[in-house]
Amino acid sequence: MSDVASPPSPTALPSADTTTEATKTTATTSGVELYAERRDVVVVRVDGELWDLDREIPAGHVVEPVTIGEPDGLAVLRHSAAHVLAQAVQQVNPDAKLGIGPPVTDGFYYDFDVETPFTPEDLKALDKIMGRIIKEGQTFRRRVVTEDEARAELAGEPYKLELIGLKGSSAEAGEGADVEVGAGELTIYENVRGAGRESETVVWKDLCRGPHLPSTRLIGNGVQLQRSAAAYWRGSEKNPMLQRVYGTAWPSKDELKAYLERLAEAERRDHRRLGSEMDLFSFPDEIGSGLAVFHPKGGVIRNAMEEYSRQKHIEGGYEFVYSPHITKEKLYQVSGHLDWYAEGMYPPMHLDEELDDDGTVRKPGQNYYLKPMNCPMHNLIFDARGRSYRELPLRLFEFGTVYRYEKSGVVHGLTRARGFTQDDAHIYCTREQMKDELTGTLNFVLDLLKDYGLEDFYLELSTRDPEKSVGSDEAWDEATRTLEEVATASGLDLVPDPEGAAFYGPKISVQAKDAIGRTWQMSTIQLDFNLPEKFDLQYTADDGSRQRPVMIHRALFGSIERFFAVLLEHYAGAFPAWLAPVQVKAVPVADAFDDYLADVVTRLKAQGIRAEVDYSDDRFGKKIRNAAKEKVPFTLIAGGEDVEAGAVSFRFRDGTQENGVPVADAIERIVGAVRDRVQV
RNA sequence: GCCGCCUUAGCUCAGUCGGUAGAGCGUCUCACUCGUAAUGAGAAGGUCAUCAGUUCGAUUCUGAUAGGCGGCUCCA
Repeated sequence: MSDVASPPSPTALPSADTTTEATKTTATTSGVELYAERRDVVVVRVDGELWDLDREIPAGHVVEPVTIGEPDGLAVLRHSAAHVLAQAVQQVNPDAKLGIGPPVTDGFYYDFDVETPFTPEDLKALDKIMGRIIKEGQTFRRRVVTEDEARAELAGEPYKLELIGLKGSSAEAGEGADVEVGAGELTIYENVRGAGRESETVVWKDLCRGPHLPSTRLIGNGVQLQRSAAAYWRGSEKNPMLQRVYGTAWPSKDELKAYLERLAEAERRDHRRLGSEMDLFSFPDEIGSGLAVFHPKGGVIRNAMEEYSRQKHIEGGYEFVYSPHITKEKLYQVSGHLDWYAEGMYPPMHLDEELDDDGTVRKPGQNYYLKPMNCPMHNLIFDARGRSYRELPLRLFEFGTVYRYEKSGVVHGLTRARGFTQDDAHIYCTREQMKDELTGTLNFVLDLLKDYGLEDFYLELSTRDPEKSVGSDEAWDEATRTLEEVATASGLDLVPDPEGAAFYGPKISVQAKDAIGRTWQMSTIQLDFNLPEKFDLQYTADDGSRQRPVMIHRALFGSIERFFAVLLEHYAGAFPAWLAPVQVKAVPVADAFDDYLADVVTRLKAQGIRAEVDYSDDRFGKKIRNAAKEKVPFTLIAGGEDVEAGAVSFRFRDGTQENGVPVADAIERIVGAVRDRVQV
């Protein structure tokens, strides 16, 4: 209890603490006996595996207590909540067939096959029934069954039967299925009312590997159903759709409240909401789904983002190129994109076809595609003339706008659009240069992300999917190994993403945490031996031989639109001064001071500051309110006192003020904040 | 693409058990205006997403389409 202030979290619990709590059993016992004094212990970890508290533990095992507040305990709480939900559903509708019901981040879900989907009213009713089950303090009772017994008992549950058939290969069963059937013995959990009393009754049961809380009562403090939605059985669109009910569950009411507040905060920051409130961008129906227009204020932000990036890329040794938005089909046949991603591309335009009067084709014409990727174009630039080893690494950069025909259900504001601009670069280098170049690129990327105000990163290494890739094992192995070495050397955490790579090469992606703790995939760096092969790219080496370059694909923002959205949500609209659409709003105390402030604004503009005077006929208080709502970083105020002193007064976004600052000092301060890209 | 829900003024939303509609904010006009988040009055603004059907009559009921939202699948 040395650090009572810090909340329990996986990283805050030093392993030393856990081991000191571990006990080795010397006789048959149970978690209930071992931790009779510890009301916060809900399950035990026996030789690393979670067990129910009342399960008999033979001698010779290492046992640790697991509390409801730590990650394993929370998962058990949420899984038990999922059971109560399923029990409630089958109480209302005995014909509902059970899918799976695992814990997920912050909550749980359970999938059901029901005739009619759940309505919001259904969820309210289910919440009530769950409340009753919870209050009864039902017990979860574990029972080991043979496969035949399980089949007999669950004869009415086709999905559970399917899972039994897949036992031992839970990876195949689909995400979350391992909470129902594990690799070991099959178990059924019964929900018992009045356990231990003569009147005890089994009111519900489910195939489940457990473990569960000792009593449903422990769920009661912080459970809430959230929404229902459809989900494919076992995650495949070839399978039937089940109805999924999502809920959240916490050990206490306060934690539930804090979680709901986090959701509300995320909603307030939603870039789609802020985008229209702050007049930054919109998605006119007339243009089409997933195609944004940027309004002047959004344009200012975007321009500042791009301009800084451009400057940094020039300093970083990149050369700027431009390429068209459409191209003949052949290019994407050569690159292989049409083989892999034709579904995600806008359908082709068939051009230049000529017909005779009778309708027969005189000239066949050809297909043009809107470009979904820039790399083939950059390869053509590389290949426009003979290349020497002296030119390498050759770094080609483009703000390249691409179009992808995203499925209608996935389009989401600026974060998943159908037209977007990549800050895309392709680096051509020798095999010897590859590692240094990757290291340099990763550092470049991280430094630049930090300049935009993101600070907390980890890396993900996406490796080959044998089903969806081209190229030799040797090339993939070398590429993957190199990326891993570079990623490890960065010192950042590296999380594996098996089979997550694109068809042509493995990738490192940079994941960034935003101001409210959400992670976003930002930059990607991909190593590619395959496209240079397909395009037959070559350079002349110092010995006169022809060699194949290696290609590095990297995008830093990924998509400018998406990065814009992430920053907008990260800052909740209150951008640092260098990005803010209006950096200074000058508010006269009365219109007699308009001219005085107009002069200050002129001087600011001369220094490149985006400043304006509020000439509206609103009263002073209203003008302050408007400036605050616009989230302008600097509100400059002038009244009689300021004019007399040749000064202005600052009002900052947090409401604090600094009065009587000499005009020259005020200007210097603002210019400095913009130049140094600091948040104010 | 699949499942469900939604679409009323520029924005946020009321409302009509079928008889063509309201508020707040914003916009415009007028008056007011001296110190840190809302001065007052007035005005304009809507074929109630679109197209069909039912009906004497549809914004309201039914269907289709488009767009949005929440998930699932997908994401070079």
